[in-house]
Amino acid sequence: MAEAPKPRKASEDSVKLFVGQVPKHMTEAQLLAMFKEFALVEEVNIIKDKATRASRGCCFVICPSRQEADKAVNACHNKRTLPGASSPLQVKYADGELERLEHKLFVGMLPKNVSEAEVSSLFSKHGTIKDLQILRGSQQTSKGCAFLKYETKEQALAALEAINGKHKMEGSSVPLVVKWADTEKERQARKAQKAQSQASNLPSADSGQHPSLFGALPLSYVPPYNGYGYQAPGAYGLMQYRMPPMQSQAAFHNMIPSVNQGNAMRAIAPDLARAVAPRNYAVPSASYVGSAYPALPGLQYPMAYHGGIMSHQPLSGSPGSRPPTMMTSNSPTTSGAGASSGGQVEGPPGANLFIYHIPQEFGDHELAHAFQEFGRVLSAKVFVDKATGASKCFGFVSYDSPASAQSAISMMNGCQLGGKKLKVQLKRDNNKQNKPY
DNA sequence: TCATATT
Repeated sequence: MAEAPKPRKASEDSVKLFVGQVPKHMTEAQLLAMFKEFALVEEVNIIKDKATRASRGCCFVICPSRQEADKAVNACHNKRTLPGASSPLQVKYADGELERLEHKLFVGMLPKNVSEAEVSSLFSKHGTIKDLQILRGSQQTSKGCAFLKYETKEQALAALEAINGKHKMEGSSVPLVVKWADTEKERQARKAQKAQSQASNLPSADSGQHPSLFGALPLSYVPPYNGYGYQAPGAYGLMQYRMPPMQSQAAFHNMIPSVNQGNAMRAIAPDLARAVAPRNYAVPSASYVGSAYPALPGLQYPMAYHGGIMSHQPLSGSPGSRPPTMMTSNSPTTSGAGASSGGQVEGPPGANLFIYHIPQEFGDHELAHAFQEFGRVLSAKVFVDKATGASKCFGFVSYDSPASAQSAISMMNGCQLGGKKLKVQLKRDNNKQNKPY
């Protein structure tokens, strides 16, 4: 029972949790004390805005084990609301944690006729297989790849090193590819990228011709995704367009050895591999980009609010008076207005609208513009799909007075804008119980 | 069809 207190070091067993709905004024010490009521916690790190160092309203919590992490999740997620927050704590495994803990492997270049049993017998030499699944299409036909979980990371690593690029299955001329399975985030990055290349309206005679290649090849051609938002597409999607099929395949095969090397490195020293891999792949792809793509499609123009919103002040008596603060964005040019970092500005109760059927092409700015004639718009936000950047066609507009909101509802609800009729109603009330002054 | 966020 006497357990020596472990040094506070993020070990391999430690689990990182992401926590949302953290009031921005809370300190790491306060959060640590709070979470310690429910689980062993090694560390709390508030996530801060890079530029301003202000809290972004979320943090990481490091627990010494999965068991402790689960305790924190079960006790807190959606269960407690911190004073000052508008909704309950969001507590979940940080991006990539689950994948890391599950030590899940991807196996590629499997001959299509190989069965689970055959894969299993090969891989069980290196450990106990907990889960194995060959990916199959509609007719149960193999996609030539599989996911596989061992009981321990050591076993997975042993299999990866022994088999990747070295073992050919009977009747196959190419060796198996074994790599760590992509994280959810990497998958999303790839999805977004795919959507992006398909959205670009190039003549695409070559698009979508090599689905099996996508399934079977090691997927880390796509540079590991750093941070979030939209990044330059990796090699994949663009090369599909840039190169004739034969050349394209040759290039892929040529890249396999270096990819394998990258994966081996990741197994040994993940950070090093991550630092190195993107360089290798980004360089060749960049030249393709430069030759044919004038600019990356799909990027929203940078936040640009001022003109439309602030110049139009129907309720403002004197033009010389300080304009209403438009705090939707963190525009660096907003001077001394105390723009809140990150959050949407909400108006008083009854002054906030929920709007549906916003035309697809509308961004925040267009939304604000469409609603500015009814009052002072404090903020306007169109929601976009995180992966594709496409509008979800709904959003919020906040005024500084309920009368403006009512006026907007009566004028704009049911109004045909673009193809569809707008639905404009009061935003659902988020019970803000405690507002300190 | 009613809110984000991942050092």
